[in-house]
Parts: sequence; C-alpha cells; structure tokens
Amino acid sequence: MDTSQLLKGVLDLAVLAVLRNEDGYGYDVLRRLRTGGMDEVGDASVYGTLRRLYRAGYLTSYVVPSDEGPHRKYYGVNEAGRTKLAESEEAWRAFAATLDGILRKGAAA
Amino acid sequence: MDTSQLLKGVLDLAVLAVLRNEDGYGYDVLRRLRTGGMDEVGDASVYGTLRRLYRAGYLTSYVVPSDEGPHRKYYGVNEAGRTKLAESEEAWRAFAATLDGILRKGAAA
DNA sequence: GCGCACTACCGCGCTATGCGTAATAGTGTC
DNA sequence: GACACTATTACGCATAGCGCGGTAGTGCGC
Repeated sequence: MDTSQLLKGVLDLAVLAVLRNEDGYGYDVLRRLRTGGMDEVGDASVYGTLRRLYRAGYLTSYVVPSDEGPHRKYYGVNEAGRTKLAESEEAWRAFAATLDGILRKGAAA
Repeated sequence: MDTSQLLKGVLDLAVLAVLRNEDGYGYDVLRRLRTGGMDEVGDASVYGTLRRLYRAGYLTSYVVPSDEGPHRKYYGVNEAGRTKLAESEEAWRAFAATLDGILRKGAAA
C-alpha cells in the first residue's frame, strides 16, 4: 500500500498541471495537490520537485514578500514547461492505457 | 520522456497481472509485458521484481529443466499474491483517477 | 511574554526500485 | 569456433519521494 512509489515520475506532471493556469508558491501547490486527492504527498517532495523543475528550465520563479507571514516563492510555467507538460501528459495517458490493457488481458485470458 | 519512472511501484502490479492466469518463467514474463506494450522494460527489472515478490511471499516458484536450453524458473501467484494484486489494482485505479482529476481540473480552471 | 500553532521554505540523509552491464550457461547456426 | 538466442543472476548506479529537523514570521491563548 505504498502509494509513494506510484508518485514517481508523475509528481512533475501533477505539479505542472496545478500551475498551468495560475502561478503558485510551494505551500499553495502542496494544498492544491492535497485538495485534488493526493493526500499523502509530502511537503519536501513538492518543494524538491519545484526546485528540480525550475533548475530544468520549466518554471519561472519570483519571490513575493508577504505582509502576513513568511515570504512566498512563486512559480509559473513557461513555454518549455508547457511543452513538457503536454509531453508528460501524453506519456502518462499512453502508459495508463498500456497498463490497463495488461490488466484486462490478464483478467480475460 | 523517461518512461522508466512511471514504472515505479507499478511493475509489481503488471507482473502479478500477467501471471495471474498462467504460471510463467522470467523470460516469458518479460515477453508478455513487452508484447503488452511495455516495450522498454528491462530484463533485470523483471527478474528483480520476481525475486522481490517471491521473497515477499506473493509467488510460488519451481524450477523446470528444459530440454532445449537453460533451466526455467517458473513463478505462480498464490493466495497472498492474488490479494496483493487486487489491492494494487485498486490502488492503481484510484491513483489514476486522482491524477486524471488533477489534470482535468488544471485544464478547466 | 511565552509557548504553541500555522504558514512557508530549505537541507540532509534514507530508501525503494528500475536499469546498465557483465557474467554464466545451454542450444543451435553458419 | 564465433555468434546469436534463451534464461538467469549479481553488482552497483541514479532517480526521486519522504522523514525529520531547522529557520523564520505571524497571531492566539494563558
């Protein structure tokens, strides 16, 4: 029941997806993912993913000092990120379809 | 485009699935997966997964000396394996649904 | 005014797992 | 006799999510 392994290679996609229409800061992305059903995703994973995607050139980043609390590091998806998102989404769908096929075939045979 | 990361935590499920109706040996499992669409799965991954599942008590194992070639180590899914398979399959479907939801929500918002 | 909770971020080290590579070994082909 | 295919195993690497702890700011209750 280790949901964590399922996240591998998919968290990138999820993070890009929740950022695609609206910039967000780490803690916010975390909340979006958790509200979206990924209850168990760890904060360190999200921050790490954001930094990784940023380093890879898929995200823009800017810090906004907050009046009420610590500063917030906002991230936004740039063109490269949108391309990556589209690719990852397709790869995910293809992969999901493949696995579904294997699961069904096993059941049928 | 690193499909390999998507496999994480799912290869167990796929292997159990292709073995669920018919015992098979490693190389055969590998072929079943590749024919099923998982072209890029490595042989070492499959053998490793089989050993891991066997150690975890989900598979039975018996060696069959072959007339034409090296011996074959057959694996079969036992009761624990079937339970595991059912659980994993459900976890997978739930997870896939969650991610689909996040992808759709991002697109809609 | 001090501790505590919540927001917000970061770094370190651990672990699981798929993969590359190489080794072993039997059989058939050219 | 070198090579290709089947079949398995072992060693070590890289990726990435996570647990844990630390830093820091704000506000609340006692």
